[in-house]
Amino acid sequence: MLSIFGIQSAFENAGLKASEVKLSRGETLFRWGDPVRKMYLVERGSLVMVRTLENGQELVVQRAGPGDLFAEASLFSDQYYCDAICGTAVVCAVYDKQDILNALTNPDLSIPILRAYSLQIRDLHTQIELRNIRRADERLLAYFNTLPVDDEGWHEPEHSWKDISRTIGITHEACYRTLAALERSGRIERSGGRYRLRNQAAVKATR
Amino acid sequence: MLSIFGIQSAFENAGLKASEVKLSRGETLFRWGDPVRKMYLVERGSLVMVRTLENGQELVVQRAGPGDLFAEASLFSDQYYCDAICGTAVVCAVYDKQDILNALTNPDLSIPILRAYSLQIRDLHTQIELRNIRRADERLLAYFNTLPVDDEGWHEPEHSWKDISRTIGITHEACYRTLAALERSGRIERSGGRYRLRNQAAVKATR
DNA sequence: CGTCCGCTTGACTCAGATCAAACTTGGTGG
DNA sequence: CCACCAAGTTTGATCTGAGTCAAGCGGACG
Repeated sequence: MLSIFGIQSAFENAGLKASEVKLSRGETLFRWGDPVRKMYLVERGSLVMVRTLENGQELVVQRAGPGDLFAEASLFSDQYYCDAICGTAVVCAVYDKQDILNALTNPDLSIPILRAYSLQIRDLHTQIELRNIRRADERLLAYFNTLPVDDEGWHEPEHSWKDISRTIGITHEACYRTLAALERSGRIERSGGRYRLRNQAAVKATR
Repeated sequence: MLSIFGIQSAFENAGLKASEVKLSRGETLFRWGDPVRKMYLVERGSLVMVRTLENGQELVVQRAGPGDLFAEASLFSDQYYCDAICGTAVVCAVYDKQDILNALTNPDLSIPILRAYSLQIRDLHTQIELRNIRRADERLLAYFNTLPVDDEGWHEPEHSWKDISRTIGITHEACYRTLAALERSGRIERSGGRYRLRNQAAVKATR
């Protein structure tokens, strides 16, 4: 999830032209094995990168929202190594991969992308770190600590809890149960969809 | 783990000068919060990036060996967000971070780094994917499938099993037990430290 | 208005964590 | 060359937290 506003303007400054694609919920942007010819910048909606294992388990590898460059790691790949599925209706700006590769000699493009990759790597490290926390409650709290809060400490959830549970690697049932338990024990506070940590009761993760 | 031989030569081609640092097992190359001034290219030995949570749990975020650019994601950070600990005696080539940043306008440097970042992102996705496999035996087999094999399908372990268990997120006891079970049930074969999958009995992961 | 999906809670089960103890191996130093 | 130490490896017994299956509610959207 390259949430770098700089990317879009960097693309423009580098003289790259975008077309647009619109998809509705459940449609696929690309599939495993498809040749990589385009790069997608999400403008509206949210997409997930999914790998389906042989035993049918579905693995969400990445999630992208508005402003994110999607499947950025495929820029140097010939094929996609996962499926891209729309979680909602989606609008993407579409750039030609080869155009981008050609334009990389321009530092005004390559450096923002490098910076974005670097952030992405850090995010992924954070995610892996989260997975090393075994207890669901501690993992969830650690996840909350990676998210932005407003002045009063409130979190505005950007994804459904079901999505979040997949992101942090627990079942949605366990997630809801854990949320309830955290609230019962006064470690978090919920109101109107938002939620807030109380008395810094958290195992902190990176960030 | 940027296992790109290209990196070192790209650094040289870009006119970057390296000094050298030697450390022995257990020493730290840098710690959480240290300012990022240098970049390290591992020449010999192996290093781990570790985050220590407040509850004392140690999390191995990354592991690097010869040829890897270490903590590459910190290139655009001011501070390190983890500790770097030598798993063995280590020799690193040391480059100045600012020199690298200045040289990024040179596409002969920026493109190899971009490519390496991109691979790194894919590796991390693979790791996260692994973590989504719940059963220890399937996770271990999936891990094996991400590793290179020789002509006859043998794996030459590069890390101790204890390290591997940490990498894939199970305890070392569970790891040894699972290995034993896999061998008993004939799904893997072990001999002289090496091991090999039998009859493709595996849940495949990315790669 | 009906269907889909996210949300929520309960009961049960089991895989893997934890604690514990012993053995092997490799390296260090006297 | 051997004693010793540290770390990895191996196996057992026990326990618990999260997965699984199941079922019901309510809001959103077409």
